[in-house]
Amino acid sequence: MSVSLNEKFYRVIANIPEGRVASYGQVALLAGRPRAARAVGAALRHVPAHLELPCHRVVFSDGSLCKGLIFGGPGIQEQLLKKEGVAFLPNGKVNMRCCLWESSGDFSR
DNA sequence: ACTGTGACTCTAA
DNA sequence: TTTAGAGCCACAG
Repeated sequence: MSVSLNEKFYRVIANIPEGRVASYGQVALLAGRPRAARAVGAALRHVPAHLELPCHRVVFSDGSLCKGLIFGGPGIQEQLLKKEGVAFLPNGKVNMRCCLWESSGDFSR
């Protein structure tokens, strides 16, 4: 099956469990392109809202969130993550230590 | 085929 | 610790 990497990124993100977060690099890695973190972000930017894609569970490798260029507005992503049980640090970043998604699936194909 | 753009990541200072 | 620069990949025009 030949699908655009872009679509593959969507699949990976769609598989992120609730209360868990993944970095862009993580998504790219699972998609088979460990260096395509930027492509992931660029792709998400074009994601239609009707796909139910949990893009709010995708954060930077350091646990920080996007600067406000998200679906509804600034702070929305943080609110959603907190609501799902994601632990946040006092500095406003996600606790990657405990909430980083440990995927063991095969999204590379 | 080439260039520009982007919600990225890493290393160095 | 924070800031700056370079590298990376996919997509659209």
